[in-house]
Amino acid sequence: MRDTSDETFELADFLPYLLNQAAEASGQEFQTIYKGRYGMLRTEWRVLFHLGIYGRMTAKEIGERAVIHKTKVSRAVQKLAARRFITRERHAADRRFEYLDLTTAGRAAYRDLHEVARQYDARLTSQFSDEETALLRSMLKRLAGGR
Amino acid sequence: MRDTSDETFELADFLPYLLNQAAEASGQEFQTIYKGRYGMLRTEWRVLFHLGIYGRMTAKEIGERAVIHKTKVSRAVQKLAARRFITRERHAADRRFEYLDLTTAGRAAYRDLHEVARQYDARLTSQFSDEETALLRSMLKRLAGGR
DNA sequence: AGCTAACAGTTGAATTTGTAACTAACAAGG
DNA sequence: CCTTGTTAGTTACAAATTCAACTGTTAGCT
Repeated sequence: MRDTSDETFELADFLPYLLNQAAEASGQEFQTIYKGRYGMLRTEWRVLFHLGIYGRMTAKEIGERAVIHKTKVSRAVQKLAARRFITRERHAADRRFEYLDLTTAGRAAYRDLHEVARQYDARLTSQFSDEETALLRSMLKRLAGGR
Repeated sequence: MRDTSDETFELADFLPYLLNQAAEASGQEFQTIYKGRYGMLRTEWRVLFHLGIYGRMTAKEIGERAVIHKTKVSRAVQKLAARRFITRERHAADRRFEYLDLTTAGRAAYRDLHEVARQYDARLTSQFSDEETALLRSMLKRLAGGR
């Protein structure tokens, strides 16, 4: 039984582990803001952002773009609608689809959180050079894409 | 009311979001292996790896190193002990501490998963140059460190 | 029209996680 | 010794997530 393992391969070098640690650490502070300010869960601010950035769309589209399971999206939509952050409207021609839109309150919350996110992102990346940051983003996108 | 937002700042550029997408996508395949092969949860393979790499230690030390809450560690330790992957031994001098060790079966599972992780990591990073990969890891470590 | 399959979204039960309170063990000052 | 405080780890309960089955709707075939 040959030992093929590279002695230098540690847990802290395992990319999925590292990515997870970085994601959790970097998301922590932002979480306290959207949770504290609006009582939102992660899926909820994501749905909010999707509607704020891309405009009217269905739950299915959001789930596909963000790779979130439909039951999670469904429950996030219910909470956001209950809090009057979004409206739901059945598509007349095909009543299976439900189009989601931000209300005025939802748009205000989105703008607020978007600005927080922008500043927070700027602070996170300020420790790196622009080239490093650009490379990081492109590598992460490749890893996220799974293609 | 001035609009301070940079029009190009999208959800897909927000670092915590990107990190999360990359972490989830990259962890997916490895998850099916440790889950399918050993019925383990994420915290469980992490505990297993900590003991495999660093040797005998307490639940508290594992929690500190991996930034996992003590209740999660506690439950992972219980499951791993129930499956005879680890042994638990009270420290004689201070009976609050409990030292954890891998059993033979635990060591075998660790070696197996370690090798899978090593190969998987190599495959993930093969799409980047060595310099890019090194930079990615160092940036992720900085982001994870929270310092 | 009538049947079957596919689709968008929802719901319920089981699993997992988070929060807070808890037990057991030790330490240090009086 | 005997409080008071701290520490390692556990447990109970609530909240969130997952998985599978479900409803209502449309499309395509015959």
